[in-house]
Amino acid sequence: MTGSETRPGRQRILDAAAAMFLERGFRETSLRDVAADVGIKAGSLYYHFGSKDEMLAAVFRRGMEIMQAAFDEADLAGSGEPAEQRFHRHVRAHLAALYENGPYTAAHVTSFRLAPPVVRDEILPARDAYEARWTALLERLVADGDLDPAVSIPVLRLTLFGAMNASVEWFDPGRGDLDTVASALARQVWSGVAAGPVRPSDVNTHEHPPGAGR
Amino acid sequence: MTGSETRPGRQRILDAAAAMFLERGFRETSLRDVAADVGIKAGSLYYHFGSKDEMLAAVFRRGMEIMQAAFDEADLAGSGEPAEQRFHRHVRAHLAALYENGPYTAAHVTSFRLAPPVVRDEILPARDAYEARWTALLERLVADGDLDPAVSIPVLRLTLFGAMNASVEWFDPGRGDLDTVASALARQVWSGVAAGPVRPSDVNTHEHPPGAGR
DNA sequence: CAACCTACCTAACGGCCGTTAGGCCCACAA
DNA sequence: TTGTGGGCCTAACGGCCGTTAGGTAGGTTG
Repeated sequence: MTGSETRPGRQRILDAAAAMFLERGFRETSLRDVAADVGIKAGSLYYHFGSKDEMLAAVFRRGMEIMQAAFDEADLAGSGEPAEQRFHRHVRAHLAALYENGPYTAAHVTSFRLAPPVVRDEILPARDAYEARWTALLERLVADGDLDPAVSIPVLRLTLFGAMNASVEWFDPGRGDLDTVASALARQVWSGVAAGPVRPSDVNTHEHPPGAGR
Repeated sequence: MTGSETRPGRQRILDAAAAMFLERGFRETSLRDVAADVGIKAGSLYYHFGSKDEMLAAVFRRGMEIMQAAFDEADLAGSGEPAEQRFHRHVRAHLAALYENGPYTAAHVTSFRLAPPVVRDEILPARDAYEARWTALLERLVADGDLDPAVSIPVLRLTLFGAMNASVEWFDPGRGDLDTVASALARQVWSGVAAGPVRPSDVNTHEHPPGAGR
């Protein structure tokens, strides 16, 4: 599902770059670091990429592709389901995109803010398109009478994104279970956290947090 | 030109540094930039600070002080209030800390992730202390029967922080109203977003999103 | 065989960075 | 008047950075 022109060496470099951009940051990762990680020299990177910015843009694009694919899949699988389940499915899909298929999506989320303006501008349309799909999803939920019309959809989308994306700073996919987090987050957002005077479905007995680690 | 012009040297430098760390990032802000902003030369900064890292640590410390003070105030003012109001008050206080008293808190939130390990380690205890206060707050709400015991407090705290802190990327305090955002967010988290079959208190007539601007 | 292409290397260039040493100016105290 | 020290400047240092030019080994193709 990658682009058609991806060469073998190029993919390895991109993997390493995305991983290092994610955990160290774009600016604090040198091309010599990336090159050493894949066992070549810095200058050789320029056979595959025109510049460091171009590498970052490639990481961002791949990240967006993964997110879009995840949304697609959730859209298809949840087409006939009740609203809450569909919502939960999309939350899980977004979180899964952050931790599966490599560090591209997570790197996108963490590095976009400080990315060079040229790179930001190039990727912005793709980001807007993804946001628009979420907006459309939430608007349909309102239209169907499943989501409270008093809720501001922009604020909901932005804070939901904030909550989901912030997980890259505390969730460790190796130590925690993604489904647990996704369920907890989706239920929290959907039903709120207040103790209802009457709350029938208390079957779940979750207690503590999944992915620890700082 | 970010710095104001009448305060003593160190404070003015810190203001400028915090503002630039916030909007450009720590690594991509040079000391020559900071110095130029306050009208001096780069070398002169070393009369006030021992290193660039020390400047960042000072920004972080000030950011934490502001957050702690905001929490204090909310704690005092909300001591006798019902749970939902107290929760809302603390959400508002945290958001206010991000946008009042200068860019220190916001800079802390955005720059901490990529801060040099030495700086991170120095500031971590203060961050943990602030987190602990929120955990205690939420635990009391559960103990008082106001917050759903099935909700995972760590996940709630982390996602709530994520939602609130992410606002620095879309909320413009000059264009939007903080109270509106705080109310929307607090209500969203507290009561959820699902359209209840019966939802009594629909007195509020909020409309659309506050701070736009990309 | 020769020609060519792919994937890398070596070596260096200019530039910006954090940081430092030493000097200068001026308000103010004695 | 002569210190004294706070606040800033100049000039430079070494270092790491992104980037480039030119070269080379090995495989493929005619």
